[in-house]
Amino acid sequence: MKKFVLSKDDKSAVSYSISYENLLNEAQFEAVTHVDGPVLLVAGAGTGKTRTLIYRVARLVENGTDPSEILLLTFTRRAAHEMLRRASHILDERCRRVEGGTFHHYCSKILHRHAESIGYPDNFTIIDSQDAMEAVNLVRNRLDLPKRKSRFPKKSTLYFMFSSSINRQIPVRELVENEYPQFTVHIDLIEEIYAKYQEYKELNYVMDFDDLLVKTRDLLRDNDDLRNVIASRHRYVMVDEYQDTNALQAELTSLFSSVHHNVMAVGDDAQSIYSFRGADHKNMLAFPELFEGTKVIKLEENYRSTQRILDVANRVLEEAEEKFDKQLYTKNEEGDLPGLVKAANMNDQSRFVAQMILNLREQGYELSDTAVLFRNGRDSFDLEVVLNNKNIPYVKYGGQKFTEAAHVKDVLAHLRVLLNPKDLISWNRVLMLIDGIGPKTAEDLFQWAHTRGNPFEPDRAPNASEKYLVQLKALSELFAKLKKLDGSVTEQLQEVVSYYSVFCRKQFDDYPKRMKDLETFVDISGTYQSLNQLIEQLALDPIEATVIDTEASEKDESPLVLSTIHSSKGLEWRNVFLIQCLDGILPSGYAMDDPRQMDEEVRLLYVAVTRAKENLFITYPALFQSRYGDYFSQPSRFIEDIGERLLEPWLLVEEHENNNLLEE
DNA sequence: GGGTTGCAAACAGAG
DNA sequence: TTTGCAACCC
Repeated sequence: MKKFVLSKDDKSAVSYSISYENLLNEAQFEAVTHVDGPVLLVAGAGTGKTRTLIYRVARLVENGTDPSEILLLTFTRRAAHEMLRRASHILDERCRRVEGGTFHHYCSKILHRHAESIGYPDNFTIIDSQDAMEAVNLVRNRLDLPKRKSRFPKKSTLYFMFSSSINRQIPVRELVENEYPQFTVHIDLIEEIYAKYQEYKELNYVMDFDDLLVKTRDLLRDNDDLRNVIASRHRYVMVDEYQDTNALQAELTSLFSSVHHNVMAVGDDAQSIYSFRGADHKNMLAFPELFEGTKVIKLEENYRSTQRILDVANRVLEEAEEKFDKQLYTKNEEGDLPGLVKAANMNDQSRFVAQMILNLREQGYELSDTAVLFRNGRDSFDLEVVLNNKNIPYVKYGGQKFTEAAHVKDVLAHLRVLLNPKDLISWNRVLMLIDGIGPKTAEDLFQWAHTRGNPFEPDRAPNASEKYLVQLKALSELFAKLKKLDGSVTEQLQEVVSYYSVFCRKQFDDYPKRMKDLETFVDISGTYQSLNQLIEQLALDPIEATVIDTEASEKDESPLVLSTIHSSKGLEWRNVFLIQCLDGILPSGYAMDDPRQMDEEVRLLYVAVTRAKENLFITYPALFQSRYGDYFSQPSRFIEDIGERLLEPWLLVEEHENNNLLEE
């Protein structure tokens, strides 16, 4: 018999349309050309981690991998889109077919497809954290609470406990005992509320964000056949921002890649800033233990920033208790010394930022080359007023979302009810708009309507009071109309907005602005194919509050960016202003009694600083103005002793005292 | 007396 | 802007 030896298909025989060697440095190239087996890519800020991921996608596709066999998990949907857009740009449109999004997105997709396996109908709806807290509140109020003996956790604390317990995989009891000793006396009640909350969600066909992860994990863990089917599709799994994943997401990563074992995690432990969501940067260190045979690749050369910006960044990291084995370096030019700007008060700080941005624009920078970063969403309010006065267009990332505003939630509640009539929280919202209906009547109406079988005619309730019967009738008519309009999201939304306008006027002083928001919302709703899709997308990917404003105004100039530091992760700008850099804000006052949280505040400052490519200004006001009085404030303890050699002090001087606006 | 509404205090970060 | 609580209404 003759033997013929089949040789392995030689990858080098593929001729690539991209010259990877020339476009990447050695470590990047190694990561990009890695094919089989687990890899941990430890990539410092600005070292080209996104670039590496994009080129790896392109490379795998060029190798002949079907794009849909690549699973790319990112921190936001925006990040996923941006990466695939860039990958398509360097290679071709095939890259758009890569599977991906956030963990929550992808899990939601799986769950909708296999809803029946977990005892849910496929029209289950996703509730955001506000609604989840309402549900916790609801089940809490059904129990007899201890009356004023000792303090009981409020709904947001309860929800936070439950969520931490899940994301960090620690039992509620243990978590309360260790981290909330003041509530240990109520431990049995807390556990009971937790159980009732789980029950509530199952009975009402809703899932919170954590359920998306947990139920997917359970589904794959307990159903080997299904796990095999799903994991077989993922020849390559890539997880971005791995330092901000939690225990549950690590488990999911392992399940997703359990057939082919080709998983690449990318992250930077020095940029871990999401521990409040249960993330643990030690996940990164644990990666090689979880995935046997992991190859570790490090990216250390920074391409983003000037050396002087990196000097500040490196110095900031020294403030952390837990040391990092990390010194960023670059071959970029030295650049200007970053500035430390002390303003007399908040408004001077805003004026400085606005004027400096205009100066930079005159020097040839686009507005969108500049970002203003801050610790809390509200820290930019004063600046926003100044920018509006000066007609400087901006977008704001982070902070209050459009979909979280009360008037938008009200409108959406009507649609949610239509989609999932068992969604009690939304029903309550809808019914309680009506005069004379509070939480109790709302729930009674809900119970009555559901035992009777037609929830959309609450006006038929036998014991409904005259006082609100007329309004209940109007509500029933609205639902009748909405059902007729089935299939046309825009028309349905328009109908709800018309119905709602009366309530909007009654409820809010600034109803003209709110109604305008809603009209814009109607205008852009055409992009959603179905009601289901609209509700789901808005929950998983809420619209930034300013997107609506920007949509309404002319977009003739790409706008300035305002962003919380958290939302600035992964992004970069030529000029960065970090404002309100005050002790008590960054670091946050909440973090001060916990060294681990304080370290995270250091990393937060590190993330802010490393967003800058060319110019960095850190500003703070000497006078902190809050609603309840002004007081003198101190600059952040992390920057106070950085020293003038690294951070140049700036003094603001008024024009009439000296002809220059700014003196150095 | 239960339920609703008006009032006084606290206030992060995000999928 | 939201959350728990007290006064107020049916």
